Amino acid sequence: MHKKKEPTIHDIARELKISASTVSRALQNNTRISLSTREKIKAIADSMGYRPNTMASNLRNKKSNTIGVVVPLINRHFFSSVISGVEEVAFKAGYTVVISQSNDLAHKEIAIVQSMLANRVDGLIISIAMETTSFEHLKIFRKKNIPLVFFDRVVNEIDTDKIVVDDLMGGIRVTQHLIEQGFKRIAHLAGPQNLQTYFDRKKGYMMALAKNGIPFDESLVVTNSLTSVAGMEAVEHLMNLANPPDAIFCGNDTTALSTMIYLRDKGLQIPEDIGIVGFSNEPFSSVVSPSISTIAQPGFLMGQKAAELILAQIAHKEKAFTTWLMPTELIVRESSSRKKG
Amino acid sequence: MHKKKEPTIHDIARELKISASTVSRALQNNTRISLSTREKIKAIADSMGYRPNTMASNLRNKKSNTIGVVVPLINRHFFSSVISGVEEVAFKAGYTVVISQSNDLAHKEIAIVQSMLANRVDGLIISIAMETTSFEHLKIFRKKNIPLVFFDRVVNEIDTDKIVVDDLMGGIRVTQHLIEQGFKRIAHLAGPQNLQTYFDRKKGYMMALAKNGIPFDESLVVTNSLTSVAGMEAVEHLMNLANPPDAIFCGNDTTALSTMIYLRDKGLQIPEDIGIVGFSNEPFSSVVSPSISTIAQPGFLMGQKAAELILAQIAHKEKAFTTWLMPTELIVRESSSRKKG
DNA sequence: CTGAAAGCGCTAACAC
DNA sequence: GTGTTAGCGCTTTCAG
Repeated sequence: MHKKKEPTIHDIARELKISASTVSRALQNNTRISLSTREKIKAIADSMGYRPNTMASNLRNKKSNTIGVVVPLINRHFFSSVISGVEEVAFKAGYTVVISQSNDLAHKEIAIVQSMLANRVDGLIISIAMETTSFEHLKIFRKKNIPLVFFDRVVNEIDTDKIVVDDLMGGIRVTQHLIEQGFKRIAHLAGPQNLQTYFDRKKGYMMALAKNGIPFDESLVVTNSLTSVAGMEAVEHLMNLANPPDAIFCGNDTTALSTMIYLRDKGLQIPEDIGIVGFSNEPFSSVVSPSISTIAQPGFLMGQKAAELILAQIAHKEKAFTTWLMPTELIVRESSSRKKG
Repeated sequence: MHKKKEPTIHDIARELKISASTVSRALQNNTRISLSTREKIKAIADSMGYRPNTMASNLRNKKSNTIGVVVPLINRHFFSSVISGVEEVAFKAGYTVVISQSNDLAHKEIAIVQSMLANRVDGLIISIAMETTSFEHLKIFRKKNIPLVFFDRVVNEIDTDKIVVDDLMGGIRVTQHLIEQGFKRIAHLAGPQNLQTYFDRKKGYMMALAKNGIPFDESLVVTNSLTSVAGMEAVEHLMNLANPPDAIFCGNDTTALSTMIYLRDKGLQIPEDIGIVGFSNEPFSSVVSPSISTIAQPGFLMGQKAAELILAQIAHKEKAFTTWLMPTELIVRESSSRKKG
């Protein structure tokens, strides 16, 4: 069994006793070719089952029509939403999207980026691996002036377009909301402060407290990895304080959930006895009981924006770069709603 | 600002006053080139910042080293798991994965497939769009002998490797489990019967009943689209029967959840008053309360398997095709656990 | 062990 | 309007 040879423009040309360039032009709808020959050519191309060879035209045009996307893990709601958004915009613009996951490993990220470079992607959209600390493999893009967009986990020392969630505003909104619901002692379960994201959430928390004249109480902040278990340990610690909190702003939805489970087991009512909010609007946050108030991060929108920025960079390579703060949305659900309506 | 010209093998050749073919061979570690020159060439290639141009070598080799993946929606847990599995295996084998989503639209699926064909993917892995009913765009692959693997939503009339979940066995397991838990009147909320998946789940349900000597009662089966709302309507109908069920095997987790919400609002206890099981093991099924017993579908494994099959087809084009039934796993949680331990 | 030369399929000056 | 020609960067016979 042998793969049948694909027809080329030369085969079409031979068939019609014309030149390959005419065929090429006709297929691109070049008006320099008379309408009648154009149509004739297209018809026979069709009948021969001709499919343009993108590899050849890409090589000739020095353009791959491909956008690379690198995420830590494809199979995570936020990232797959972003990918989905990128794909939508890129496809409409005639671009192919190639995707790889770093598994949060620096060496895999480097290998992926090398491979995308070899494939001559027209641009790269990336959220860097947790583990990555050296950025030489990405600086190449700026050096060679290849379009590059960071999202979510960005690299400050590289000057290019960046898209980040407005975590600061998210932190402010969440805290303000809890205050408005009448909570008095609001604790915060913070994530690793070396990550901008978690740093900003905490900062927002502190700013909102300050704005409302509530003194910041260091003992109400627990900083950890924000895993499910870490959440339980944190809340246990908090509830054993002499003066425990009446609300907890959890750094993510995972800990919001584990926190709720712990508190329920202790016989506490949510939100009556203690209010809870999370962050990220994971799919589960709306379906658990009580449903979790949280901050929505616009993954799909971010993907669309990233694709638009890459396309813009591809179009005019000289443009100035910006950091885009994507708006967050407070989603009020049961876990923090004391005041009805 | 101008993109600096990338060095080519010719630049390297000129630098060393040797021929481009020698450089090409050296870079491929061809033993016909003396070790010393090989190393010299690699060293200077490195220093010049040389990166092989995959497009050129692909064109020459008539091989794209690319695998296409088409799914209805990237941003769905099952599909992103599959993609993740494909990516892992493909990357290890030196392949690039290009991904597109059909949004369940036939016309988009066709456009995507055309584009992948034009990009000369070495193989295609696809789960067809719900809307797709004509398969000419896929038959081309068999005609041209281009590797093709279906997963999840497969096309019966095309002979190639297929990977499907063992829905039949899943349906049997779920039903058997409910019977063992002591439920007597087990209803089934079925999905569209033109989709193999839902057809098999129902068939499994019927087979398990038969095996246990329980007569099949048509009135206990409701068939619909399995949306959240459809689930509520179905359960309302079932509970209004003269002789309502004491357990419901829901065709997916979404309806299992909406069903539970409806029943809880009616003051019924789950699983005490009525048992519920879902299907698919959506992420939320483990965190809702009560947690939902369900059937796990091995998305990541399916992706790995799909990639392996594509690679095998690429390696030996003459091989026979198989349909692979992926094993399901019953995950027993609170919603159906009457008997403790 | 190395080089010369042809060509993968397509495009785009440049001619006429 | 259409053809001629030269090449995109790489691989690979074929020669030596």
